[in-house]
Amino acid sequence: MDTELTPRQTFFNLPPDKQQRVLEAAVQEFSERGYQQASINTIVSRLNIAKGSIYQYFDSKKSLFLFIFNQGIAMVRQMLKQVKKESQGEDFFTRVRKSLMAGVEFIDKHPALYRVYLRILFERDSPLREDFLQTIRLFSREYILSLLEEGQARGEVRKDLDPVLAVFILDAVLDKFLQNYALPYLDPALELNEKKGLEEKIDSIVTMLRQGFAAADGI
Amino acid sequence: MDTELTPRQTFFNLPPDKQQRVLEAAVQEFSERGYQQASINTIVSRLNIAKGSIYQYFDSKKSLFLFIFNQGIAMVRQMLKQVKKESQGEDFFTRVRKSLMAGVEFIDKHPALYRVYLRILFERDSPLREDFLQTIRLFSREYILSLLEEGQARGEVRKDLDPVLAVFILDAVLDKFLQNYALPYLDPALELNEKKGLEEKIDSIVTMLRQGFAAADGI
DNA sequence: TTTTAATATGACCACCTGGTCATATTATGG
DNA sequence: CCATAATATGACCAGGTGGTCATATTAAAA
Repeated sequence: MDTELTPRQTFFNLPPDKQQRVLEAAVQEFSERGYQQASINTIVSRLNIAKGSIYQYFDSKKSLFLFIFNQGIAMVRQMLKQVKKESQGEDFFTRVRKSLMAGVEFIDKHPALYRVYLRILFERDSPLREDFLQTIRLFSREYILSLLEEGQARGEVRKDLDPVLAVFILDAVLDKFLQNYALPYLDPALELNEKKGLEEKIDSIVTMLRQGFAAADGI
Repeated sequence: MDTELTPRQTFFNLPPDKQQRVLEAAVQEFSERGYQQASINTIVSRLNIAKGSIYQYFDSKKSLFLFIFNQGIAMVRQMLKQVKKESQGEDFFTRVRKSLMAGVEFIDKHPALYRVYLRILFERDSPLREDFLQTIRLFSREYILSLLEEGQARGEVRKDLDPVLAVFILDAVLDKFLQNYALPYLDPALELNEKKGLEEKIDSIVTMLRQGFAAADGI
């Protein structure tokens, strides 16, 4: 229970490229099998190192996992911060569109890392799972909320929307879109595995959210 | 590989209440631990029957799981069919609202079964997972699509919407809402664990989808 | 009651898991 | 070259898994 949550010094003494190889192999395994089913044996075997070695780097499977996941959270956080900064002053719906596209880009860069997140979402026994999810949820919601409030202040967004529910809808659509992008088999009809037409689909989705589903006169 | 996918005759010879007890215990275990981590040992131990017995009823863990999941799919299918029938002729947005409320009711009646579905969503190694998900996805999408098309024909829904993307948005919001209802810790701010105010929240969400996020003049 | 068929049982099997540790190998610095 | 510290190694451990099967128990038929 009182395992260290950070790698051991030995890990940091490793040549940087070996550090990276180790982390990549672990991310790969966690993304393929989830936390519980991920096998230390498989990881070390793929790395061609002895089993004992990985326990020189990390105290436990849990500690290895936590280090990876924390790194991932930090990366997402930084990414959102940058999108927000770069789009400052732009229209609300443009910012939503850009946030979605940034998410797509993130998954392109770190597909396995994103799949680890998807795994943990519904795996009851990942360590500190609820803490992690609340952390992610919290800053994801707060990010969207801040965009929304700026949009309302600028008069681009209806002011009578319940912020919690509006954020819920946006978050749901964004999150599901990225899930489908990462795992295209979830909804083959969307054809999100095809790069072509991706931006147009994002545009359409944001437009629908903007103007709603109800028929205006004569449409 | 060539295991039977149905229970053995012995299972059907069992008194109906024992059949149900066995299935309930299995659903419970699968919902708590997912497919791979679910333990036959735990199931038989909770049922106070010998391990060998459950292998008189089912050929394998896989066969037990498949039987349960197929049953669940059939139940959802029937539920949606009924909602569609009962709401025939009503306004599109009313039908969406009623579908969502039917989903909430379903989860109230079969919470563990719904959690099994959530587990399978992101567990790569559940048997026939992709087949199941495609089946579920397909009839879920087709259900929403049929409502949408009727709504467009009646002039209640914009006719310039891309059906695939419109269905995606509706499906995303409905699915996420039910996920959050089943697992309230996912987004505590929604307070979906409180029965009070649930209908109002559903109303608000449907209203937002209807009229969109963009500010009309003076709002 | 006797025979036969159906069902229940749990010790047992091979296999895999995360983790340990005494030992071997390599690097470092005097 | 030697001594010491750091790192790498893999046989080994206890504990869990899905699944089997000879045997015991119960039910049905004769």
